[in-house]
Amino acid sequence: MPRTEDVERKEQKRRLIMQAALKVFSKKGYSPTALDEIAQEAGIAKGTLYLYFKDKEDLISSTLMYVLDDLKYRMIEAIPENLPAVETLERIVLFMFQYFAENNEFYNIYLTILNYNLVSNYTSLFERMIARKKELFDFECQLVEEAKKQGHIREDMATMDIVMAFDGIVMNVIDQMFFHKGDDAFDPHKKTEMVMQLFLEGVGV
Amino acid sequence: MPRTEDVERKEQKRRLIMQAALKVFSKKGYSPTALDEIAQEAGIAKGTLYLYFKDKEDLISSTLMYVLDDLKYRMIEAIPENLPAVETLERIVLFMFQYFAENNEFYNIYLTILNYNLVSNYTSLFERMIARKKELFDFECQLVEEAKKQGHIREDMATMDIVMAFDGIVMNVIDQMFFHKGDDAFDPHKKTEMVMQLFLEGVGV
Amino acid sequence: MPRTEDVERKEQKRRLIMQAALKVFSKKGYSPTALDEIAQEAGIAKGTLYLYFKDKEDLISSTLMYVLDDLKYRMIEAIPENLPAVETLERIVLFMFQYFAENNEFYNIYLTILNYNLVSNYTSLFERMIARKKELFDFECQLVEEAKKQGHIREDMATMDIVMAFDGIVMNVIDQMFFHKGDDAFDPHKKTEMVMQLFLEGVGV
Amino acid sequence: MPRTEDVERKEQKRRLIMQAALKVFSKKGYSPTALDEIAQEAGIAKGTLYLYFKDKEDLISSTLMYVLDDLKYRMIEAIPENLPAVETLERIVLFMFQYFAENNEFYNIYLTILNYNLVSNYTSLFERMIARKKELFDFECQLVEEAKKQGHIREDMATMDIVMAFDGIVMNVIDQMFFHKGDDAFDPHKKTEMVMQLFLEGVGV
DNA sequence: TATGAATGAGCTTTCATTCAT
DNA sequence: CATGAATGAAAGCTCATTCAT
Repeated sequence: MPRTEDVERKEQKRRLIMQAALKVFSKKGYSPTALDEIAQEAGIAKGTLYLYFKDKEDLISSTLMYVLDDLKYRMIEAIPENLPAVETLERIVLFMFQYFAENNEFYNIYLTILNYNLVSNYTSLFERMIARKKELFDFECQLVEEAKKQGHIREDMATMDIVMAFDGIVMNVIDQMFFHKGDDAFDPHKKTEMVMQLFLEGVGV
Repeated sequence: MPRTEDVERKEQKRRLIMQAALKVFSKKGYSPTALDEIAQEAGIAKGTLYLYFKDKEDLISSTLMYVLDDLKYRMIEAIPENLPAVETLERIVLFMFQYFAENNEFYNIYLTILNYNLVSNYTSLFERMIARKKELFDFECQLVEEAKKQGHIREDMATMDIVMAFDGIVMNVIDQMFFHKGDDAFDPHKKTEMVMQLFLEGVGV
Repeated sequence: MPRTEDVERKEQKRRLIMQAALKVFSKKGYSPTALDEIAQEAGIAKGTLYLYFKDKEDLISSTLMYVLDDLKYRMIEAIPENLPAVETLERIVLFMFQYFAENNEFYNIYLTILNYNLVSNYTSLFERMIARKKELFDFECQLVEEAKKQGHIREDMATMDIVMAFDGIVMNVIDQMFFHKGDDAFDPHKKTEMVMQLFLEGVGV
Repeated sequence: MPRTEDVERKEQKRRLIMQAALKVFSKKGYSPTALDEIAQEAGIAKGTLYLYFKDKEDLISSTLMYVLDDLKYRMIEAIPENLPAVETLERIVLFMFQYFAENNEFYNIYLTILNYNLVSNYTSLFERMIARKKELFDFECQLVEEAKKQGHIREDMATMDIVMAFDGIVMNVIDQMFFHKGDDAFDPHKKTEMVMQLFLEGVGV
């Protein structure tokens, strides 16, 4: 009974399907995507999907979780520990730019999450997804607090407001990157530098 | 042949329908919304929709245009001319906060636009929508350039980057407002002050 | 607003569909019947079924109720009031033989009810159906009690047992009628006479 | 080559599967039962079913045959030979009551046969099933004829009609037993006595 | 102009059957 | 022999769109 092997193979196939799902969902959104297309993209029969996922809802939820897990895992890998808090924030920006620049689809699916919010009636899986999103937010809050203590960020401003602004700037830059894709080459390092400068110094004279 | 009256009446009914559509689309998103629901919300028969709109696609597109037009119209009304550029930017922030706080649905439909991006295959109507979005962007760019000349905004930073950050901050604050709705009362004036301070001075020490 | 007409027309179409459903369900049973077939039999599109019935379950339930209502209605019409109880019982037998002989399909659907018992998880509609069935049973019990008082049926035997036997004989004769259909002509009057004789006198010497 | 052993083992497993099938089919009916459930009930893999039965149709047919064979076998065992015909009939009644009271599932599957009638397109297996049913009928006919000769049953009534009534009474009593299960304890001996009395003496005064 | 009954293409989901292991 | 992953045909159901009234 080579059970561990079987489990592993099954998990691998699940991933294969989720990658196909990611591709299609991110191109067309949730509702307009037919499971036929995902099956075709994955090179399997439609019925096979149901051996790995309970239903369409489960498939998108799992896929979203998969993306967020991947994002988190790679972020942890990409960012060294024990950096000064502000530098860690800078690394986050850089990482996000690089990650989404390379994973076109991940950003679209990220937007899908937002819209999915409307559709879904708060499944437990959806709540887990929100939790993942909040994790990053909380981590950034911690960093900002640390940076305040270290004298790098002003203390007369609510931490949550700061993080909100930070996330807003980063996400909008990524958004524009996709929207105007092709205009110029998008240089993650330069953009990061710009964002941090803007974020720390402000645009005022 | 009282043509003008007829045209006006027709236009009025179109608006009535679009308001119903706005309500339903913003609650459920595009695909999951059945035209039945919109017809019911508008108090008309399903077939009647097709007298005013070519198809479902046309209905959502028109509704989105309607929303953006309304936004633009009210913004023009709300913001006095001949203010210093930076103050105009501040008025924009305040207006956006007030507008979306009052028009819950308009924000959701705004997100729908993003996702709609995925759905639609770049209809001409969709492009008009994008154009509307760009109008505001361009206006803000002008303001920033003016503010640079007036010595209120630093000149060593690309105007587009500045506007991008500005929009990102504003939109994210609104996003959080809806996400955490109910937490505290959302005070548009205070939030505006905070955003402008953050935007102009930065968060660094 | 000719509402009554509309309601009537709608009711008429419902009946039309139920008659088609009756035909197909009685031929193939519940599960194996595809709604496509019923739609085709009724000469309408599949989707139209859903304008008149909530789902497949509702369609069979309604059809069964329709059959039982029809049976009841016709039985009431066919059997004169104020007959001696035993004669009324005889009329019931005759009616059942004639009714099912003419309405081939009604018997098969009647059997479907039995099997439906297994499938269904006791919907409220199903319970109403059972209630209909019990009505006839109760009526027969009343008749037997009356006949006892009138000195036509022995009093040393439980009424329910008598009715049970009565129904058993009648239904089995009908069953055989369909099973051996074609053998000889089935003569309802003669069979009725036989059944009553057997029922009243027994087969013993 | 221990062939006989193998054959026996195979036969034993067939029976195991049929018992599982009996359980599930009798609970849910033919079509709604998934082979998955039967495999699970039997503790084997789905594919294994196909090593013992050609297809689903073959499985139900074989199971039904198995039930009827079992019924027949046990009846033969339960009923002594050389009894007076009328007493043999009484023994049949008693046996049926006891058998079905103990084998709840067998009655439900018996009903399934009826409905199966509708489903099946008269497979040869189905015909064999009918033949089994007819065997009992014929046996009862013989008994009645004998009883007539022995002066226990009147001769002015068609044998087939008598048997039909007999079966009808018996089956309906069993039917009621299941339908009102739980009401009172069902006493096979008392019920048998009642049925025979009613059958022989009739209900008339 | 307005209606809403009717349509049927297209969706999600199930499940009998097959076959490589 | 036994398995259970994979298949894909077929089912129930939805809904954008049409059209007779």
